[in-house]
Amino acid sequence: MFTNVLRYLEPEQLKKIEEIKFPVNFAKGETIFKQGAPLTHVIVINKGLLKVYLEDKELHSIIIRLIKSGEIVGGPGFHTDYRHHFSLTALEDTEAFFIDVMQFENCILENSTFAIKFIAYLNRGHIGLFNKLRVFEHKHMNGRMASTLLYLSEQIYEADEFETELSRQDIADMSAMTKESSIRIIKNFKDSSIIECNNNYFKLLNKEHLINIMENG
Amino acid sequence: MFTNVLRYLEPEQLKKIEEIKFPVNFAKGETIFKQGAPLTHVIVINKGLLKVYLEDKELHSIIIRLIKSGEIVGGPGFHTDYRHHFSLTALEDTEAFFIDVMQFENCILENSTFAIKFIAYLNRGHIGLFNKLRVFEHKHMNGRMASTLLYLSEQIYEADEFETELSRQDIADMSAMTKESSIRIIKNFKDSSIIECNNNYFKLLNKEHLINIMENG
DNA sequence: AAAAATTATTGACATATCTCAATATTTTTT
DNA sequence: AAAAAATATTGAGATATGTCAATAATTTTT
Repeated sequence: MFTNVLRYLEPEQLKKIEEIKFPVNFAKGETIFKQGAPLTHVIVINKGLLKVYLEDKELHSIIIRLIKSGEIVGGPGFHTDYRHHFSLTALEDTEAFFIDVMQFENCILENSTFAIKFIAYLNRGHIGLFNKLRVFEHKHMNGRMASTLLYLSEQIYEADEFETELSRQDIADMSAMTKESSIRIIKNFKDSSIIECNNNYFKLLNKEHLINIMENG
Repeated sequence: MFTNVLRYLEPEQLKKIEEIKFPVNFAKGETIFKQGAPLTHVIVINKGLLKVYLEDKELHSIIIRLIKSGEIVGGPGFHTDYRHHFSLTALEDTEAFFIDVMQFENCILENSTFAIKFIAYLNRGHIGLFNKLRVFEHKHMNGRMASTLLYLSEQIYEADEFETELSRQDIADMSAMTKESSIRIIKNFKDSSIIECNNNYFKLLNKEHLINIMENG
């Protein structure tokens, strides 16, 4: 049973999707698709954790968000240019199902309730991007890092302490700064007893303080 | 006749929308809606120019894009929280039509081709936001300003020279910098004969150079 | 037409953040 | 287990950009 927008499909549609979907596995570090590549399938993540990121001419990349198991990944190439506009890479070993994008389109055409639910899903993504833009533009580094740590704790690992596969560079790419800066700020937060951190282990000790830094600093 | 996504409606649907829509006029500087306010209507711009911007706790605002006549404005509050997630203000005197959002929803439910076209419209917006994020994050000020000037010339005024109602603060808010910085960079571009500029008159003299600045620095 | 208010411009200065380079640590490969 | 590679850490220095304050130019109001 799907936990994402596909759960709004009619039983016959669901059966059809179940029939045509096929599994693909990815090891940690492997890329599911690259920005610019053709968009041929919608992908459902059965297990794993992935990063969605924008690349530009330079080496630099911006991690927009992470994708957890259960989530569906389409992309704004759907019904525009049928290209991927971001890259998707596995942070942990990942099991994915591929669904032909034309079959997905049929579901929308045949089922207007599903179409509306899909629009709602797109809009939630849009709201997320607005928030990302706000955070990236208006906060100093401390605020951006606080925002990233709270995101990881609340949205991704759903715990105050967690062990992550994200590198310091990844954390920096989520926070719009260099890896050196991310390291320095994590150290500052540690020294101020706002967090505990050893290598890939993080524990948020003072969430109120982090929220305050995110909002005011 | 609509030039936006509404042109894909069936004749009877179009008739219905024409019946229920009502006009509202706004003077330069007036706000159509504010971020946080309830989303009750979809708006079609008949005449004018508007700025779409994000606000945050502080004074600061980020202009995401401009809206020209013919365009439709909904917002990601549709089928999520029914709130506006950005503010919309007239830069020029504006004529708008308001369409009840529930009637708009009916159009999607009744007409799956329209639903798909609306999804395509949302996705183009999503791609635009990705590009904005990329520009905001990776360019130095010169690159961001070049990007803004090219956007105004190519997407908005559709001419190499134009007279704008945008203030220096607006141009700064489109380019993720302070107004002082925007003034300094415009001056630099003038001194380098890349543009001509007197008050609100702009002329792009060397587009290739601007594109180069946008892409490489 | 004068006064007031807003917006634009310039300069001096402060500082947050990046860059680069050296070293340390951890992970992967042999 | 040793060697190699990748990632993380720290420090010193450079610089792009923001802040603040003073002045100039427009625009709006009276």
